[in-house]
Amino acid sequence: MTLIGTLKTDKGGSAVDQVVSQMRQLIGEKGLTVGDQLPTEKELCETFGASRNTVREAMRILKTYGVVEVRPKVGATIVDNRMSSAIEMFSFNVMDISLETFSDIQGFRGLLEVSSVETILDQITAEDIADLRRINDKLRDPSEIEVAAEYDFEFHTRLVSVLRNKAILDIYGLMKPVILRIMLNGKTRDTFKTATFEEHQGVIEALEARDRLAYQYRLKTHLETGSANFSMKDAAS
Amino acid sequence: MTLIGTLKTDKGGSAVDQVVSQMRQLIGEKGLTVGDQLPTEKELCETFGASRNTVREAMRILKTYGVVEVRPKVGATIVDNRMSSAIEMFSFNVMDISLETFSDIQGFRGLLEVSSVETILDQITAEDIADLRRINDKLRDPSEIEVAAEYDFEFHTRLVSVLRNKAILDIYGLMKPVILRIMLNGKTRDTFKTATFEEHQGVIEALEARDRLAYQYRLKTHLETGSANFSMKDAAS
DNA sequence: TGCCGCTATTTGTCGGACAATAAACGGAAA
DNA sequence: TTTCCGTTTATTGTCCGACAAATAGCGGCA
Repeated sequence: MTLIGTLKTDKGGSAVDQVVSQMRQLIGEKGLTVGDQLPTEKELCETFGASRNTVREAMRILKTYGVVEVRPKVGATIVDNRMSSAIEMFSFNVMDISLETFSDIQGFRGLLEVSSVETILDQITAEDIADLRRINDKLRDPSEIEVAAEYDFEFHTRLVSVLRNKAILDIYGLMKPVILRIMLNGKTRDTFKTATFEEHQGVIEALEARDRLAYQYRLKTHLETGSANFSMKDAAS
Repeated sequence: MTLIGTLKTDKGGSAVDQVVSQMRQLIGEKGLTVGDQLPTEKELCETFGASRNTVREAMRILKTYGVVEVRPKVGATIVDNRMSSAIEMFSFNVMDISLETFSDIQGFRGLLEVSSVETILDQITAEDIADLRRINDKLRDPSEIEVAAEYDFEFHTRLVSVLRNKAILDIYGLMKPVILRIMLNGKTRDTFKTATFEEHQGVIEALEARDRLAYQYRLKTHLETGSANFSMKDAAS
């Protein structure tokens, strides 16, 4: 019956693995690239001699890899979101935030936000600054401290987005849970309302003035403020 | 019982996505860790109120992520192969690296290696420099071009390791397959042997002299050299 | 006690069915 | 003719039931 099943190409693990392999081959042979459409599930079933369940599980792997995107009725399109997918997978279980991890992350943030000053000043637009201002304004009226931390994170994310680099933005998003906990560290609702807001404001002004040194100094100070009282606290979950 | 299945319908996309989310939650609540077993598919179906196909597709995602391993009759065991899964995902040879991914990665590398000059000059030791020199020397006698690219990557990894930041180092390692392909782009074995070697040598000398500007200029030029002939070439595999 | 085969349970694959979705088509109105 | 709207239809999403394959665990036997 399933003749194709018998001439299975590779040493073949499961049927699903074989279909994945065959799909890779198909894409390669047809020279399909980003933006192109894959055959429908039914066609793939017939081509590979596999059931629809098997094809779907194979397709699910490609989706998880971030190389295809499937929309109902439209079908599977080849994309390249492997970077985001790879990062997504690392957000899977809550990483244990050791002190080491903590300072690593803060160092990373410093690199992304402070050291990138040249690129940021080079690329930033009036719209970026307006966004930053709008986001920061939300800090003045936070209902809860967790919401304030979200705004704080949103501010920094928006800042990093000025780099116009999806990979970096993805990585920043990956660190969100850790960063949020860093932000909440030793702060009260009022801290966000006053100190954090003012520090952000200073950063924005430095950006507007294209003042490289002021930007770096203020942002660095701002990040260090957040780190200040971490070492003593580590009880979390 | 299956309350979770109903009240957890946080518009969370497809049923499969919801099951994935619920499984993550289950793992977190039960405090399951590497080596522990997940419930059987049937139990998961009952717990989440989903069909077996849906549960299987969700499980397939976790398998692709490298967080579970499934054996017939034994069931699903929690593992942590996320790193190798991520690598696997990037070596998905099916298509060429998209131009967007490419420039994102190069931009990221610039940030990690070039913009971090302050930290690097601050932290670098004689041992680091000796290592860099030793690694670069290997470029002079490459047996194959792939080996040369490995040495090239090793050089840059060693450079990034000067930051003493495990998070950054992990992410750099994650991008290895992509970076390797970037490095191989439009190069011959002799290119590594001469041009790449010389460029690295220049970087090392700038590091030794603690010459910030020379370091940044040379490394930036070096990275751009790799980018130069990307856009025109796309025939691969 | 140790080996071997049997059984039962669980995963792997298959086929069919229906719902949900959205593109494609066709008809009616301006 | 063009435009808008409802219908049709093809495709993905989910569910169900069945059987095959694999294997852990049990029991029988030497």
